[in-house]
Amino acid sequence: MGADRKPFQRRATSYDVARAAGVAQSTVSRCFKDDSGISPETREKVLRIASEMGYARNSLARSLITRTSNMVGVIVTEFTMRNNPELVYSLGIQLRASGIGLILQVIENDHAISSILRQVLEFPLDGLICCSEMPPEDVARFVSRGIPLLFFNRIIEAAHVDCLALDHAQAGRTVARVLHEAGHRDFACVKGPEGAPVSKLRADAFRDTLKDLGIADVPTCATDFSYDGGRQGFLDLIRDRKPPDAVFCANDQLALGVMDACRHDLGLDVPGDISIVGFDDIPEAGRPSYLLTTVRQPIPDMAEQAMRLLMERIAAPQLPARKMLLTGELIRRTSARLAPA
Amino acid sequence: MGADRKPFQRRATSYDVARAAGVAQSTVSRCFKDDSGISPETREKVLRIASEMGYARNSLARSLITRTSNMVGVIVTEFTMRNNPELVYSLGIQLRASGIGLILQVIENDHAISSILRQVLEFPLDGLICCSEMPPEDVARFVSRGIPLLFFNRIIEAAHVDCLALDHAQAGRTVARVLHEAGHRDFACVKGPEGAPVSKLRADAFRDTLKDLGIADVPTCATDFSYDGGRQGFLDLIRDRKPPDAVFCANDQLALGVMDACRHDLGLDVPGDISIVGFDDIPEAGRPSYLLTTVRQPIPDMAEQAMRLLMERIAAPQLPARKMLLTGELIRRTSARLAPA
DNA sequence: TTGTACGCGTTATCAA
DNA sequence: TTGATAACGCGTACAA
Repeated sequence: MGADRKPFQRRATSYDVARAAGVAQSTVSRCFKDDSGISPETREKVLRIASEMGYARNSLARSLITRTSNMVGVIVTEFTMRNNPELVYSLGIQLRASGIGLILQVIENDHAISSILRQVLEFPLDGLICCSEMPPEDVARFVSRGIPLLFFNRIIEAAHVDCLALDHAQAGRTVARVLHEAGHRDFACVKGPEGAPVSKLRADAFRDTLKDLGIADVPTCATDFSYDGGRQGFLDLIRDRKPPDAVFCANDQLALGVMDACRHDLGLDVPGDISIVGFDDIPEAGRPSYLLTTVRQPIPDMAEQAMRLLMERIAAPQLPARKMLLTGELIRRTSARLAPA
Repeated sequence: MGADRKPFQRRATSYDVARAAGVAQSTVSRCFKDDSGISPETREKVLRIASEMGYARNSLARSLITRTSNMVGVIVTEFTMRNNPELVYSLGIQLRASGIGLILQVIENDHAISSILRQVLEFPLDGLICCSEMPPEDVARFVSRGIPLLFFNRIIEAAHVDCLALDHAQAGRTVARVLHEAGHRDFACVKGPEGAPVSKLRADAFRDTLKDLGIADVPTCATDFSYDGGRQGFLDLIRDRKPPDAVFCANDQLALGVMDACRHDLGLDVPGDISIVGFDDIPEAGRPSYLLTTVRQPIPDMAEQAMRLLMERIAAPQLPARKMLLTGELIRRTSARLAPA
């Protein structure tokens, strides 16, 4: 691929250690396993010599024969990586605690997944956590290889494939309802880019619920999933109309941008003039400058559940597909005027 | 390790494809290479059959024989992962652009590196980007294996080992100087945990420079590298004394916490009553609620340079060791009263 | 252009 | 308890 890169240097092999220790190569191999019947003296001698020679087993060769790479793949979109790194962090910690390696793939957005699939398929992963959409035919390729597959915040219907997600739609409905109950009638919605499934779920549920409540027109803008996107997007959205009295944003970064647009660009009081609700409950949302009312997505818990589901499937690949839907909690701070809980 | 995990299922091999196509296994192998002399008809037929069978090469086996795993390891501390995810993001993008995989290791802090070293050594990486300290004897193990090693924001002296870092000390001196020039005489410093090398470099340079300027007593607190740490740490620090008129924080998260402590807990005006300077220039620092004066650490650029250094060394492992020190830029916003530039 | 045969460094099997 | 030997799946000399 591209430049001609030098191979890694020769390192000591179990064969080298065996020769130095005057034993067979297979004996060396056994000394690095826990149980197998090796006399204490032999083991001690071999391990000592191995250590002196700087020998370390080659996990490539071992994986080849044991058919276990001890690696889990994690596919995340650029957005998750930048704005919700807690997920990768949590997964990293948990995998390490299980002694499993983490191969990270960052893709631009959900559509870009096909560009990395070949590379992912060529490495015999023990499992894959995918935080992106995936075409059914590609899902099938993993399944037919028997690679445990878990979708995070994406719902994919396929045999032997698990999903763990927040119930984004339900949360979107809740936000619409509580804002409406508090007397708001003039709404807007700022969502993420078209093709960001999570944003769509949240925003659609919000708008649909309002429609059921008799509010059909909800000015909406789609922008990139960022602070700047939210700030500029909202300003563009209300250029030709008067500001709404409540805005729902598909995530907290957008919401913080909208809030700053209101306060610093438009001179509006939040929540006096306008209520703002976000989604995720990122750390910044709770800080005194913002105190954003939002729906909490408990990422560390979700990461833990995801790991559990994946480990269970690795242990029992033939388990029926499981869908795990978590309920988001509305965190009431001061950025929105709400009826008492 | 731990639970008994089922191995991955059998997948089609080049041998299976060869038999189905009526050619030799080596022919199949050649069809997946770019150059090697294969007749167009054979290649087409083999690739078609391979595709039908869902065949994908096994990168484990290939790596074993080519002695190139096509994987780069990235070791980051928990702190980097949580508070400066831009680094992992940038590295992920760049590695993917080069067709190289990324094996991520998240460790608690710089001392925890020994706990993952065995696992890292067993996988024949093409290179390793380490954002943590590493004991010299462990550095030597990578070097003796010929694994290209690049330290990011850590300076390690070893033959054939590259380092890329911001000049934290110089930046710390600059901050001390500009604050002093602006007339501040009463300082405080909020730094990260003991054993966070970057924090130490920044804070020590700041304090040493002030000492040279005749200010020996700079109340300092060490706390965890976070917003909450900064906020609470600063409150604790000034419990028994009057607030200083300038605070230097070893990173932006701390600085934002200190700023909120000043404004929301202590009722101080920033920068009227107190100047605050941070470090990193994370996105939040530029937002209107904060407008933090800080030293920019150009993470995307640094990631790019790091990649370049590593790729060069992979191509030429015997290159002499290189140290690349970048100058941080002081970003003048409104959280600190400074003399005009 | 294609086939044969070997080796990468392990673990697993079987015999001793 | 240990040793010889066969896989694992691929890339690559060498021969045809």
